[in-house]
Amino acid sequence: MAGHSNVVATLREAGYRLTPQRVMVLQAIAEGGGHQTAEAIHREVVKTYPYLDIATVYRILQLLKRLHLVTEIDLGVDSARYEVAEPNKHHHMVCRECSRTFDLSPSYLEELRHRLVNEFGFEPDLEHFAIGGLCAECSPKRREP
Amino acid sequence: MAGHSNVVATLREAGYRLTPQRVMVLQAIAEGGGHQTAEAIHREVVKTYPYLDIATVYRILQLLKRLHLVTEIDLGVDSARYEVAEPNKHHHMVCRECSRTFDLSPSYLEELRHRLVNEFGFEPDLEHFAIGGLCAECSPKRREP
DNA sequence: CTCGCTGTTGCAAGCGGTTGCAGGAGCAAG
DNA sequence: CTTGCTCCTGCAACCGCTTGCAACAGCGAG
Repeated sequence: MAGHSNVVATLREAGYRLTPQRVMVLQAIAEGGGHQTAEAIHREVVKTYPYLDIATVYRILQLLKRLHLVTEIDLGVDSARYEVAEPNKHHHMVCRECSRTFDLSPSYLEELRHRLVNEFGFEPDLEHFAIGGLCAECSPKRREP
Repeated sequence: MAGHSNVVATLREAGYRLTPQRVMVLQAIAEGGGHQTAEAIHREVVKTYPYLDIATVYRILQLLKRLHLVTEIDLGVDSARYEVAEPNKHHHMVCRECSRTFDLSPSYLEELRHRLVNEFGFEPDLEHFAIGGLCAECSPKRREP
């Protein structure tokens, strides 16, 4: 992947070591595509390196999260999921009935963010934002709200 | 407390039994005032009834949540907290540094809710909404070490 | 190259919360 | 009051995730 050297540089600059475990976890996240659970990442890596501990996976994910290389999406339901961080991040709407997730452009949250900053001095953390609810297909009422 | 007969009626109507454990948990929530953790509720009830199991507390809290008698606030950090459901409920901003919580009027989320409903048909579940971030006092712009 | 500091890992215990199960208790009928 | 159907509770095991600790290994110095 093209992003690897980038990740390595970020690690080194922050004073972290490049270990095989970290490389393997990063590979698994990159190859897995969409949102993955920590356990899925662990299961993938263990195929080729059976000694990797699940605790190490969680520690690596926390590290990558701190360096803004991955984002954590905690849907409340199910386990937390992880994906590679992108500059123009989208957020998530999660249906509580069918568990499907829908992408949400960051622009939808800009107005809210501005009001919180201006009126409370509160800087919301919108990197891993997910909101639950009922999607259009699962909505019990097709009439006016 | 005034609300008790109301709660009892709601339980009975839905076909649930009124047990001493449920009464004690409800008392603890009502008397505790603000947002409480399940463990705090358990600790309070155990003072007068030492056999109450923490699992029972969680099951009662899930039941009360299902009946919309209490709301769960999962801040991500710390444990989940519970409070009595109010018609005009507020939301929460949670500082990731000092863990303090700040109330947020529902009006701040109305615009977002409208857009999600109108543009996606997605009805967001805003009963237990909490958003993380940095509060004014913990903002790094204020003081540089 | 070797050495050694110190960040990192594997292991196992621990924590908050959930679940399966058998016995116990609320509530209604008689 | 007694009976009995179910729901509910206490217990213990379990799950996802975190943490304490001793041993290991990356990587810069010499």
